[in-house]
Amino acid sequence: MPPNPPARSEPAVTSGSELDESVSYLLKRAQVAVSRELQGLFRELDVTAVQYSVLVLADENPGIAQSELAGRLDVERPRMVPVLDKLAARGLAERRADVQDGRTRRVHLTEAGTKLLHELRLRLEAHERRITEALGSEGRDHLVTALNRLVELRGQ
Amino acid sequence: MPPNPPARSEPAVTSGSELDESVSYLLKRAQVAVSRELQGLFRELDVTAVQYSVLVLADENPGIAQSELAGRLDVERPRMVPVLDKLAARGLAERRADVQDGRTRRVHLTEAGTKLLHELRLRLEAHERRITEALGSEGRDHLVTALNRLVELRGQ
DNA sequence: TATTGTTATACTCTATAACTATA
DNA sequence: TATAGTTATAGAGTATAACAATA
Repeated sequence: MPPNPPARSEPAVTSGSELDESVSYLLKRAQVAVSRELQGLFRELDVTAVQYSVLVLADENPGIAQSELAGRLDVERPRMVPVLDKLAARGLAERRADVQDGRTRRVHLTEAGTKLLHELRLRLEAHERRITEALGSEGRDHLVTALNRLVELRGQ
Repeated sequence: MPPNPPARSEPAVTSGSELDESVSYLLKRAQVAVSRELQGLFRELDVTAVQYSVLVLADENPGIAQSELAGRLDVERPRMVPVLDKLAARGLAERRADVQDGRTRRVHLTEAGTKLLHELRLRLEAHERRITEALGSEGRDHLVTALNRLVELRGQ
């Protein structure tokens, strides 16, 4: 049979939906687009965005507790377990028992973790540079301000 | 045993991470915060964000094909199946066979779907109004512009 | 009693491959 | 052959409840 002519039994979908006026919708679309690109940059190092965040926080706060990580990253406590398992199995981070409180385990980067984090930072910087080029320096600043306000919006 | 004094075996985590300077990270945090609030508004009507998007697109484009929905929403084709199954099971949308192409099934809202969409729109409007109040009218416009650029960033 | 880390469970989402029926 | 919808599967994320050890 011949390749279909442009005849349609229904009107073609053109473009321009009310969805494109919704901040919620655009935020999701933009987040997916940006995180897909970032995943691509981190993939060959086998690091996810959450793992990267943990590495940064552990580097900035040596000995940070798992519950503190969960709170900072706004994820549930159980979520931290497999994330730290993976980092520990790869020798990038260590869990050490707290001297004073036997319940908490404190997270430290290993030398290998610090070294990998350096490479990851370089890749993230390149990624952020692309974003800044797309938005302009002032546009980027406006965006960061707006996003911070939205994060704080929670809790009314 | 007594409630713990503020003594710590490790430095306390204060605040202000380099993560808060990353657009990728803030985008994720803001998206989570905003979508949690929206989920709360839609929950009692048992509608997810994706289902809402499908209802809107089907309302704006009666007879839109499933593959068109997937393309517009930037999700994989298989993802549409359970979404439409749910909407169809609730009598909110219908899949009708295309007259000219037996492969494609075209999506139409039912009267109940149109009615529910009206209520959902009201709730989304209230949600977006809160966002506008938090950002200011011009701040919101800036944000929408920036997010649209980030969505287009994909594909370089 | 309350908290930290953990286990377990269920549900959603993402990503692929492959099947079917149509073209 | 190519495409639309579907099925199946595996992996990741989210959300809860509950448990052991500890406070």
